[in-house]
Amino acid sequence: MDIIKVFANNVKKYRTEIGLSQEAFAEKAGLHRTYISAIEREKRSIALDNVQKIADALEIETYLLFVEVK
Amino acid sequence: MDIIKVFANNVKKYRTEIGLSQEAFAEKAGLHRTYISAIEREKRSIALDNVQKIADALEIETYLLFVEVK
DNA sequence: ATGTGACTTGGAGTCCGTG
DNA sequence: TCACGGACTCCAAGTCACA
Repeated sequence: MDIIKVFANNVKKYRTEIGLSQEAFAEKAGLHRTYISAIEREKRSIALDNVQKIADALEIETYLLFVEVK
Repeated sequence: MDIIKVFANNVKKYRTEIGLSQEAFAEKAGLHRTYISAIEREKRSIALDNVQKIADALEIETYLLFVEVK
């Protein structure tokens, strides 16, 4: 299974669960809105520091973003 | 806790557990020897595709690399 | 067998927009 | 609200020589 796919799905899942738009979430994470969009569309391989920023903004443990949900 | 630190520690931990040198491990992961060195010394913020390569070479689940061990 | 500085280049990440 | 594109900037990727 591709980690980028798992990551993308999880970001989308947790983001919608807390009811944030891509835009609002991007701002909370300190990242760009088009970047979040690209991530969820699996268009980019993201770096670790931003992985942490995203996990922080989602208010979850970092490793959860890599656990495949089926 | 810094994710890069956790990641670095875990790479080192799992790598030594299976008894591989940085050099042998780098080759198995398809990465450069000095690159592995830099990662374990927390000198680089690495991207997701390489995280997966490393997890594959360590023969562990990807998320384990982000679980903090104390 | 590993740490480290320096280097080039491809892609991560930003910012403008449109439908 | 989001997908997607073009044009950037800058840092991670990948490699080298040397300690």
